[in-house]
Parts: sequence; structure tokens; C-alpha cells
Amino acid sequence: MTSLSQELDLRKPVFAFSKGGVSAGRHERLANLKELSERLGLSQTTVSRALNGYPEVSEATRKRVVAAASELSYQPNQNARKLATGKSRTIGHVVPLGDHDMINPHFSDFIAGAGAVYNQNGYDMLLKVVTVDEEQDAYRDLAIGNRIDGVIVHGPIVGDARPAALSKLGLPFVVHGRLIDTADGYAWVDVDNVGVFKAATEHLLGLGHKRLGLINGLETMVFAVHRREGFEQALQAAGLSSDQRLMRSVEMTEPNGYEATKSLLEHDDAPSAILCASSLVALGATRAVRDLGLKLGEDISLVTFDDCLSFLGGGNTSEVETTAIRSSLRSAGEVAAQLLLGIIDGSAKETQVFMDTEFVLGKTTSPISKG
Amino acid sequence: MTSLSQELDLRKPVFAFSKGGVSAGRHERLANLKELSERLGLSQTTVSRALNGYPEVSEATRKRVVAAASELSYQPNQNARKLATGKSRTIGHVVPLGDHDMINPHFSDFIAGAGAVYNQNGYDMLLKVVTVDEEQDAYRDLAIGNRIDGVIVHGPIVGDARPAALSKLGLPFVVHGRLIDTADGYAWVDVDNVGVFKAATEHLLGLGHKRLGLINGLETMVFAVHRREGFEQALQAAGLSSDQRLMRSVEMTEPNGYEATKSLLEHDDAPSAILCASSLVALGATRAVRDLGLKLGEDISLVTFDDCLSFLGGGNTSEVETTAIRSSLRSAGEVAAQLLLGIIDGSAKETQVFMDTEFVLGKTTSPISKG
DNA sequence: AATACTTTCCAAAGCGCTTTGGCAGTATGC
DNA sequence: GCATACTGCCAAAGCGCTTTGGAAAGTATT
Repeated sequence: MTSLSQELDLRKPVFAFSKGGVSAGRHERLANLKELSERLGLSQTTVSRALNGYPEVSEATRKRVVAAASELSYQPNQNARKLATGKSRTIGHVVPLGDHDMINPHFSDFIAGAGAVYNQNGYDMLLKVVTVDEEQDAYRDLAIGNRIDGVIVHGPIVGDARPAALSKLGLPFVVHGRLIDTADGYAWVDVDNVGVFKAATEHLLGLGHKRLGLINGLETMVFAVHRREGFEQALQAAGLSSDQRLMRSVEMTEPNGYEATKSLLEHDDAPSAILCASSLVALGATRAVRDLGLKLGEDISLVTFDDCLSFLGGGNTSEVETTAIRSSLRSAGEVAAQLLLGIIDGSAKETQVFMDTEFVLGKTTSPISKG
Repeated sequence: MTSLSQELDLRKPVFAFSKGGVSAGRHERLANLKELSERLGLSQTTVSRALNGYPEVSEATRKRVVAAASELSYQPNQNARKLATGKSRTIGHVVPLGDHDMINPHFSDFIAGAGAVYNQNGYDMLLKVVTVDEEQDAYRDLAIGNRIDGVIVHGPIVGDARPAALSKLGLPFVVHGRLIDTADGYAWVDVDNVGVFKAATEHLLGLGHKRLGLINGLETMVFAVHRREGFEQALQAAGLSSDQRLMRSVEMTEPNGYEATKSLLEHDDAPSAILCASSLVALGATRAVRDLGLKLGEDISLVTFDDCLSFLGGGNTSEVETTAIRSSLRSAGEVAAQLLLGIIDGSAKETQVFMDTEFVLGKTTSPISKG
């Protein structure tokens, strides 16, 4: 239909001979520190200090310097500054692409939150997209190459080796989520997944449902393990045994939610209520329920965990309000970023943070119908 | 339900006195270039050249150097390297958060594609999340501060000032999308939105539909303008006039798709077919259609633009295949990144690229039913 | 008036790398 | 056999900033 593309192969070795380059008019820096200081009749030291807020400079000169700097739109060369200070003022986010080359859709909201905080504090965000097997090296290279001052660990898995590796590298980090069976002491920001799923399950049990389905995330991920734990704890407390046939563990996409729901409901002993690990999954579940000619909130109840993804309306889903446990992923990003910056500059106190959650009663849950 | 959080306020001025810091055991660099060269009995020059693939070094010594480097897991300090070369080997992506603080959900797939390419070529990705009014300055600071070698411009809008500003800064850039009414000559990667929506509209017209609805993206965005153009061109060619009441222009989220569809269909002179600008919108449309008790592909036809978002199944939506125009956003990210790197090192030839698209006939379109 | 601080600024030494300009030593041209 | 070219390496000069260790001038102390 449209024209072709992608025939360009510009791949090059990392260290190539590439010198020149096309960009002729490379921005002629209006001034570097030297020029600026000469123009002001001051030493570089003084100018630098004036700009960086050190006290060894009179208010009068500071004002003069700041004025001149903004006048000439002077910006210190960050690379020089990083070299001199040994700090890069950059936080790394290493994002491994899953088996199916899928980038976690929940990721963008977290990033939005974290990124905003970095910005406010004069930090940069370095995003590294890697394949799963490159991930280990990625952290090492970033750390040793002095490119980052800290890192956020995304999506901790069972038996995750990253925190230990990072500790050894001496690189400050915050885990978004928690580890399993690991000595405590690392910093994390997480939702109380066990408690939250236990409560959600209890809610359904309280409505009289006895057969509950769970469409969980991949149980290689710690959060999914926790959610299952909460689910099973509640069942057990109610004297019910959990049934493997009512549980699914999938990557949290819409189509997966659809398929999982279908396979659950087409079962002869189908559940009367379903818990979903993500609103993306719930979306697929909703589609499946309708495709099967069932009514949500009547024939079948649904509770989902809602990350308040912005592209799904930020939790404020229109019309049919889904019963949900909400916790803004974006806020999580903000909190994690704040925490990491706090750790880096030594001001952090509490380094393990539970995010707020909110239980929202919607129209998708109702007492079990007498079938 | 769970415990509190977010009471930590670690905000600090950009240039603070923060010296020390918590991270006691800062990674004790096994070696810097000096140490490494001493240990090898060579000069820094030679070691540097050996590692960077310059020819003025014998193969024998090069091997010796490379071996030692990997043995000691030596990694050159990137900040020093950047300062010395004047290149940062970093590409910037400035992501403004929309009015509603929404991060574009399509963004993550693009990033995944681009990030992979950067990685393969030894480039880093700097992601800057800004508010809309900070955006202009963001580019300037990144450029003048020498932090990036190039930038990808996301989501060009009508009357976009960024390309001109970037040209003036001398910063190489690639636009993801195109501009309107601007002298050509800048680099872009885009889909032929006009052609593609024209073709999709013709498809529906060919099935006998006369009243077509369009749920477009925000028409401040160039791509939405183009899509509407294609839509209207096809209508006009068929001797139909376009009806404002059948068009919606919304941020492409699921709830917006739901609302727009409902408002279209609850109209007394409702369309018999709808075009959606994103599968996210189509998802909402699907939900709305069913909520209204209608059957997709029978009572109403639907065509959508499909960016092959990974969290929606990468275009391979299960079951009910939606008729769609597909073009992988992730590939677009790859192509844009390749192009930008090519421009930077001067090897790029064609700098304006149309992405491939594919028309997929699904089950959501059918000849108009005799109503 | 002499001493002791303070305040305000500066010269110069890095930070760790790349890169220029040369210098030996060996190979090539006539 | 001498001039000319490579080849393979090195010393030293930056890159543009921060930061240490003063020094000069102003102020306070006795």
C-alpha cells in the first residue's frame, strides 16, 4: 500500500572510525566557562561557584554572574561536569524485553512518574532496552562506565540475581516490587500484594462465591507469587481448597485475558467470579464474558487490580465501573524515584515503602446468583 | 487497606551542596586507563587505540590489550570519553506529558524498537519527561549541555516549532511523523496516513456503507489531520460529503473510544461503519458496540489503525480479527533510530521514510445490512 | 596599632579519556 | 647504499568543568 522502508542498514561496530559527520553547523557554544569568566573579569572558580550556589561568593557577584549566564544562555557542559564531580546525575532504568519481545505496558506510566521527579531534581533518566541475556552486563557496564548514579530495578523475579549484583557493584538501587527469600535491607517500593489479593478474595467469598478463578501475571514474577499467596490464604481461611484448574498465569495483555477467561468459563465447573491481575487482562476478560453471552456483575463477578494506567483512563473507567483494587503506578514511579535520589544523597530515611491502595466497589461484583 | 507512603519529600535544589552520600562502597574501579596501561607496559595512547579499533596498533598488542581489559573488566569512563570526544553517544527522547498528564501508550513500543537499535550501536537513550511548557527549554538544555548527539521528535503537532528550533541548535533530529506546511528537508519516519485512511475508507464505501464515522486522534496532531484528510478525500471521490457529526477527535484511550462510539451510535442517524485511529480506541468501540446490543461485523462495521502494540497482542489479536491497517510502531522506532544514527555519522542516504503498512481483512467489516 | 578572623576571589591541579605530533625501527624504491 | 615510506609506539596537550590551597582585602578583636 505505502512505500517500502527498512532497507537501510546502518549498523556499525560500537567503536568505529566515524569522525566527521553530517551536522556541519554544530552548535557554536556561545560560551564555555572560560569565556564567560573572561567576559566577566572573574576567575572560572568564582563563576563556577556562583552558579552552583556555593557560599564563597558575594551576593552581588553572584547576581552578576547569573545574569550574564542566562543572558548568554550559558549551560555548563554536562560531560565535563560529570567527569569532574564523578557523579553523573543520571538514573538508569534497564528494561529487558520479555520472551515475546513484549515491553511491559505498565512500564510507561511508572516511567512517567519517575521521569517527572528526576526532572524536578536535575537528574536525567537513562533508559536501556536490552534482551534478557544482556541484562546482567547492562548493569555492570552502566555502573563501571560511570554512567549512572543509581538504578531502578523493574519487575523482580523469583530468585532475582540483580539486587545482589548491584550491591556488589556498590550501585544504589531501588526495587520496584520485592524479592523473595532474600535478606532484607534493600530499598523497595511495592504494593502489599498479598494483603490486597487476600482482601479482594475475601470480598468475593463474602458475596457467596465459592469457585473463584484467578488470572494472574506470570508467576516467575514476584508480584504474581504474592498475589497468588493472598488469594490462597483467603481461600484457606474460608475452608476452601484452591483449585489449580481455576488459575491461569499469563503475561498481562488483553488477548491473554480474553483467552484465559474463555478457557476458565468454558470449563464445565466454571468459576462464578474471577480475579484479574491487571486491568489489561480485565479488559480481555470483559470481552470474553460478553462473547460468551454472559453478563458481568450478574452471571459472573470480576475484580481486578488496577494500576490506573493512563491509557485506560487512569482508573476512572467510564460507565461500567469495574470493582478494583487501585494503586497508581505513576505514583509508584514518583515514590521510587524520590526514594532513590534520597538514598543517593543520603537523606532517605525509610527505604521500604508500601504504596497506598484503594478498594473500589464497582458494578462487576454481586452476590452469587442461585444457579 | 495497606500502609501509607509518599510522605517523604526529598526535593532539593538542582545544585545542592550534597557531597558525601550514602553509597560508601562506591565501586572501586578495577582500573582506569592509566592503571591498565601501566600493567601492560604500554602507553595510554596505545591502549586506547587498541580498544577503539584504530589501525596504528599491531594485532598482537591489540589482542593482549583486549584480553587484559576483559580480564580486569575494564570499562572506559564514559564521561571522560564524552568530554574528550565531544560526542555523547546518547540520543534524547523528550516526552511531554499531555494536558491530562497522560503518557502516550503507543510510546512504549516505539521506545522498545528505538532502544534496541541504540543498544546494538553503543548508544544510550536519554528519556526526558517534561510538562508541555518545559519542552522547548528541554531541547535547548540537552543540546547546549552537550548531553545528546541527536533527538527524536515525538508526536509532531500542527504548527510545530520544534524542528525549526532544533535546526537552529544544529542538533540532528528525526521526526516520528511529519510536519504540515513546512519546508521539506528534515528527516522523518512516518506512515502514509492520508493514503492509508483513504484506502480504508474506500474499503468501507466499497461494501456499500454510506454513513461512516471517524474516531480520530486529537487533531492538533499532524497524523490525525492526515488521517482525516484521507478519510475526506475518499468520501469526496465517492461523491459523499463529510459530516462533522460523524467525526470525533479524542485522545486515543479505551474509555474515549467507548464514549465516542456510544455518542456516534446513539445518534438517530448513526453511521453503519466506523474508522478508529488506534486499536486502543477500537477496544473501547468494541465494548460500546456490545453494550448497545449490536453485533460487530453484522450491525456495524469497524476498521482500525493498528500499531501492533505488544500489550494488545502485537497485532495478532485473538479470535475476532478486527479489520485493520497494521504498521508496527516498534519497527518505526527501529527505523527512526537507525536513521538518526545514520544522520549523525553521515552515512544516511534516504532521510524520509514511509513505513510499510498492511491491510488486514478481519471479521469486523461486512457489506452494509439492508436496514 | 597589631593580630586574628572573615570574606571574596584566584591559580592551578586534577577528573580519565582521546588525539596530535613525533620518534624510533624496519621495510621499500631506485 | 641512501632517501622514502610505513609500522608501532609514546609523551604531552587538551576536552570543560570542579575543587583544593592559598592570597589579598576588609572587619573585628585586643
